[in-house]
Amino acid sequence: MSLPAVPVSQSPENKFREYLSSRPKPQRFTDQQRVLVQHIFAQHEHFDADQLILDVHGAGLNISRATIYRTLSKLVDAGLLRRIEVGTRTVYEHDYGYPQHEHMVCERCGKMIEFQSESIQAALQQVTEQNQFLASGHTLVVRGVCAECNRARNAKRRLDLI
Amino acid sequence: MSLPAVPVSQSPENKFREYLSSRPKPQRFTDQQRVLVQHIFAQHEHFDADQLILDVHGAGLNISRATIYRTLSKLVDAGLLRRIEVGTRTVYEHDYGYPQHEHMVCERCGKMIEFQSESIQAALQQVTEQNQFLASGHTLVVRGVCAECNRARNAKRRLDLI
DNA sequence: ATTCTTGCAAAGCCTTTGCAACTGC
DNA sequence: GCAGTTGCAAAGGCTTTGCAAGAAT
Repeated sequence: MSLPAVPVSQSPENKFREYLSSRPKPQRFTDQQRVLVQHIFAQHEHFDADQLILDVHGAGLNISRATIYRTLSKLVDAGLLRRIEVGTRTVYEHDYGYPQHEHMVCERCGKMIEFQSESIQAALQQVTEQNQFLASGHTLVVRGVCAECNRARNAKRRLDLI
Repeated sequence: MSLPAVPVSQSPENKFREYLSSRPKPQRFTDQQRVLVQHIFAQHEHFDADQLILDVHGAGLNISRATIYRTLSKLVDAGLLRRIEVGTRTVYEHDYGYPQHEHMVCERCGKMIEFQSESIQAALQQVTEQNQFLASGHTLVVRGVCAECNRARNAKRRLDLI
C-alpha cells in the first residue's frame, strides 16, 4: 500500500480478539483465524478471497474455503478489513490502521493506486449534509489506464508505425 | 431519476440501431431488443437484470433471461446504459441523455439519490492528471441512511422510550 | 459441558454459453 | 441464404450453508 499508516495502539490480532469477545454472543478465536490474520496483515495489499486461499495453501497451511470466507466476513465486521467492489471483483484491504482513501484501478495491469483528497471529503460532507443523509462510508473507484501501461501502449504504437 | 436530462438528438432506439449497424460486423436489431429498449427508457430508474425480467414478463412479453442479459451488455457497449456495482448488486441506469453523477444509497430502503458535484469532478481531474492516469470513468457510491429512514428511525426510538 | 467453529460437500445466486432453430438484412 | 439472434438448459464463478465432528472457554 502506498499511503502512510495511521498509528494504532493494538496489533490487528488483539483488536480482532477484543472484537470477538465483546460480541453479545462471544465468539471464539481459533488457530485458523490467527493464521489468517497474520497472513493478511503481514503481506497483502489488495487481495480477493481466492488469492488469500492460494497464499495460505502455498504456505503449506490447510484452511478450508468456507473458513476463509467466514473469517473474512468477521474481519470486515470487526473493522479490520474493508471490502470493496472493483468492477466485478470483490477485494479486501486493510481498514484498521489505514486512512480513508480512494482508488484508481488500471484496466490493463490491474494495479490499484490509492489517493486521498480533502476536497472530495469536503464535497461529500456538504452533499450528505444538504440531503440529511447519514453517511456511513463510501466507495470511489476511478477506472482507466495507469501511467506505465500508457507509456507501454504508446511505445507499441510507435513501433507499429515502423 | 432526479437530475435534469440532457437534450439529445436521437431516440434511444435509433441510437442503438445506429450503434448496431456501425459495428465492424454489423449486428441486428430484433423485436426483443426493441421491446427491451422501450421498457428500459419508458419507465425505469435504476434496475437490475432481474427487475427488468420481471417487468417484461409482467407485461405479458416473453423474452428469455439469456436475451435480456445479452441485450443489456449491448446497451452498455452502445453507451445507452451504464452498469454500476452497488454493494453486491449490479444495477443499470440510463447513460444516454443523462449527465455524469454520483450516488447515495440508503441501506434501509434501497433508495438511490443522485447528485452532481463540480468539486469532485475537479478533484478527480487533478488527481488523475498528477498521476498521469488516463481515466475512462468512475463510480462513487455513498452508503448510509436517507433522511426519511432517519426520521422513521428517530420516531420509533422515541416510541420505544414510552 | 457447552457452544462456537471447522471442513466437507451440496446448494444458491447470478451470469454466461453451446447448440439447434429461427430471423433480420 | 448467410450471418447474427433467440431460447433452452446446462455449465460457470463465486459465495453461502447444513451438518457432523472437533475445539475453545
